[in-house]
Amino acid sequence: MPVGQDAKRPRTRIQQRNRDLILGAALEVFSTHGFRGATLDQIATEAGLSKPNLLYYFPSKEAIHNELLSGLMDTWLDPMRALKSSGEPIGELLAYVDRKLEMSRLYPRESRLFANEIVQGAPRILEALKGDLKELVDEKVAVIRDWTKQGKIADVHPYHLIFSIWSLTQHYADFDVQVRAVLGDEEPYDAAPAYLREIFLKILTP
Amino acid sequence: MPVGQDAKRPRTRIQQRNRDLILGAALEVFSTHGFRGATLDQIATEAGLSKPNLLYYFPSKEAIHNELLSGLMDTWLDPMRALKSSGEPIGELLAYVDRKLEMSRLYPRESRLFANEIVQGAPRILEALKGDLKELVDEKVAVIRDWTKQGKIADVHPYHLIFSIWSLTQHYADFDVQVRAVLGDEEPYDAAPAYLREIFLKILTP
DNA sequence: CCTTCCTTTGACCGACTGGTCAAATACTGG
DNA sequence: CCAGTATTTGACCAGTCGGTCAAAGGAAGG
Repeated sequence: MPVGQDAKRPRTRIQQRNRDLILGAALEVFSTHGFRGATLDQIATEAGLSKPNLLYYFPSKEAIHNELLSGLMDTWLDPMRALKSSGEPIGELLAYVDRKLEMSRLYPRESRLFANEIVQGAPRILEALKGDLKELVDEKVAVIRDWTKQGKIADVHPYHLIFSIWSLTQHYADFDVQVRAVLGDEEPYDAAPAYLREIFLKILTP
Repeated sequence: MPVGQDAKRPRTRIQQRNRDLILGAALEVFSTHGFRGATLDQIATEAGLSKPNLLYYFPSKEAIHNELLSGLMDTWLDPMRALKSSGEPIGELLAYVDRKLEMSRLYPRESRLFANEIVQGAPRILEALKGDLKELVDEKVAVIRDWTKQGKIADVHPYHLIFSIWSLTQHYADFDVQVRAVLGDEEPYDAAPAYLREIFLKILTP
């Protein structure tokens, strides 16, 4: 690890650049092969650095992966955090769906990194799921339950409603190749946002 | 490869048993680590056989994986094939959702094997996706379009409707750990079937 | 019993894995 | 320019990877 660095912020411009290079390359490789399937040589090549140079900036393969995941968990939940209890219920939830779908469109590699981790049993982030994630979801579920009680939205199971949103939005990032393979070249690929807005409107309308 | 075997059906009872052992172990290992993350030693240990013995029944690691995938593709599409154009439209589609969800419940490892493959870019089954899968989907989409034209179901995008069904049902197998982590111990895990039936009824009702 | 064929395995191979290290190189402030 | 620090790398290591092979063990019919 670089000397002038106590496990956090990079100091120099060169450190910043190389850390970014490494994390970018690692995101690419981890998201396409999973943790065990990815190799340091691949990441190094992708980053345009030598393998020992990689390990000068990060102490191990797992450290790179952890850095990606913990950095991800934060921004990944932002769309949900932005769900305000004060807003108009259906509009708030549809906006959440939009944000989540936009997230999948802009950051498909991050989505697949996460998907890989979960599908493979989430050995490295299970605690975060049971902790921070569950806490945030519980909080928003309370809001949704309130809206239901007030008759503002339909009485659907709040947890499973949230799972639906995650599932449907991330599907377009995680299963992208399948979606493209099935749609072929003629069918429009970008009908997803309108479709999702339409069905969630139906689901949520009392 | 066993001598009395021309690339297909096992002959003796011992071949049958060992092939089953290997494929079962391989399913377990591949579905939790992906193709590259899985090792022959792991599979051998899981199967209770030695590694050279594994390679007596299958020529390579990839051959085992291929066998699993091609065997899977077939049964995985059965629920969709069973969707009959002659039935009552909404009932047929809801029954399809049910079958698909039941599939995820009964065969989560198969679902995760498939998910792993797709998330990682489907390098080994892309052709099957563009071929058999697309063909079957196109056929069923035609049926759905017909139902829509007759006003039997709501006018929703047929391809994306199918993606929704896949996404939502498989989510409970592929993201099982996340679902369980978020639900915790108090919330009921088995509300999914009723929830899905409810929302798809809303989506499909004209 | 012996022969024949199916099955299993220990020892081994070259390639690759994550990771180390000392030495070389670039960069910085004085 | 120089000293000191930050960065980079070639050579290397022990362990693991997928896969081979010759030889041993097992079953079954004659």
